[in-house]
Amino acid sequence: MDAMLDTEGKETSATHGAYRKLRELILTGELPPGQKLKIEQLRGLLDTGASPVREALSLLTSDMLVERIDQRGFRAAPVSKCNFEEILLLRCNLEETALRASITNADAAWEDRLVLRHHHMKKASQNGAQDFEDAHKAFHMALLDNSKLPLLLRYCSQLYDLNIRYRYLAAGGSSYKKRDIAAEHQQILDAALNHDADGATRHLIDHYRRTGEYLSSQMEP
Amino acid sequence: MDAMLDTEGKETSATHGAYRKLRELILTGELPPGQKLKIEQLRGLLDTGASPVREALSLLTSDMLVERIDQRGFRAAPVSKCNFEEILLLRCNLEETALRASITNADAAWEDRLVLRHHHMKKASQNGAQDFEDAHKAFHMALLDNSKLPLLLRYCSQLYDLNIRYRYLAAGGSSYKKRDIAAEHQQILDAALNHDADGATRHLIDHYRRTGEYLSSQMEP
DNA sequence: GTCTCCAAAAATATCGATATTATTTGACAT
DNA sequence: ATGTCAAATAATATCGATATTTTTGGAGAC
Repeated sequence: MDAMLDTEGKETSATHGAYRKLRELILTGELPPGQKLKIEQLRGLLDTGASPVREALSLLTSDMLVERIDQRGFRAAPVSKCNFEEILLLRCNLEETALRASITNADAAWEDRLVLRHHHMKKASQNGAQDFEDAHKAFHMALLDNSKLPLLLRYCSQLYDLNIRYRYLAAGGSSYKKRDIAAEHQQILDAALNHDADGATRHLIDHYRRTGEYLSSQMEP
Repeated sequence: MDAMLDTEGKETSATHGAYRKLRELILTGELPPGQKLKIEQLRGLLDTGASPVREALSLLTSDMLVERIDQRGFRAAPVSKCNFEEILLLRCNLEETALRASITNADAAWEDRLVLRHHHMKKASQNGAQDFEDAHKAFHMALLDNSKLPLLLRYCSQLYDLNIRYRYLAAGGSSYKKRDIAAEHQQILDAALNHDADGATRHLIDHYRRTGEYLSSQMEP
């Protein structure tokens, strides 16, 4: 259709492209919680047709980032302290399960992956915030992915994204850097490499609870 | 458009109707695992347009009942013993969390709901299998829904559906009736009404494990 | 006989237009 | 003034048609 300028060359389907962009806009808060998402408006914003936009919104519904109101369109999922606390609770529960399973299955290849992801994350912390966000998620997911439990990983990934949204909303996405998060990551990594399941899960959960308390204190009731 | 014959009168949007029907077809195994889901074919089967079918398939993707292969359409999600065992594991974990929270929040209204759902389930066991299925799910979800944790409930509901699919696939949906399932339900109900969190979760998990072992034994490696 | 490559067929993804449904606006009666 | 109802407006949901991509099938070369 267009001149097929594959300078970017990565997006195959319009639906998938719209999905990625919309997801980003909602996660970062550029499309604020509760906002009505009109098809026409988004069609312009993402310059594509109405069908891809609709499908992207349907997909985001599964990620719980968009709500569909039957016959009345879509809107960005609302936020609440209650919702945030549930996310925190579930993350602690599910990530503990996944991390323990990962350590049970530990092998050299996994340890290599961990070390590598950790290194990349440290390097990325000097680059832009977006680079760090990506590397941070990659490190956390690497901790879990040796569990070989795809459904569980999917849930963890979903909850991770829901959580990061609250970080962006509370403080523009950089507040958590002020704590000494590097040390916390190092502790988790070391425990995992030592196959110390109890220690690793304790550090991981502390890591989440600490961030959680800070964010929770910043929100209205 | 049509003569709007609202004899049925419940389905508002074509998308939602297609979603419900497709979901049913996949859960019961009428559309077997791994099967290619061609738009045209479904368009005929559900007699509606291509757009509602497409959106319904997108929604089912979130339920993990349909897989989307980029640019290559959709297919019914595959099954495997591995996948089944993960579902069982996660259900035990998540439903325990939810049930304990429900009991923590226990009040008279919840207990009434439980008794009622249990009664309806017993009554429905004399009706058709579909009626019983619905009542069975309603009872199990009632056990959990006093947790007031909507995300958790959503995951439990999803996993419940994924599990029931295996029941249909393994034995046409009626095999589990041969065990004395009524007694097991009664035990769970009684423990819940007594606010006995340990007993209730133990009975619930045994209930799942027993069904799980039976189904697992019926599957190829 | 097998492999490669190209053309034909089928299926998907996307667009533009239309019908349907919700929302707003303003006139009228109280 | 205020509340209610109806027409106008806007937005969603759906359809039919087209462009793109994948898959199929078969002709020719080695």
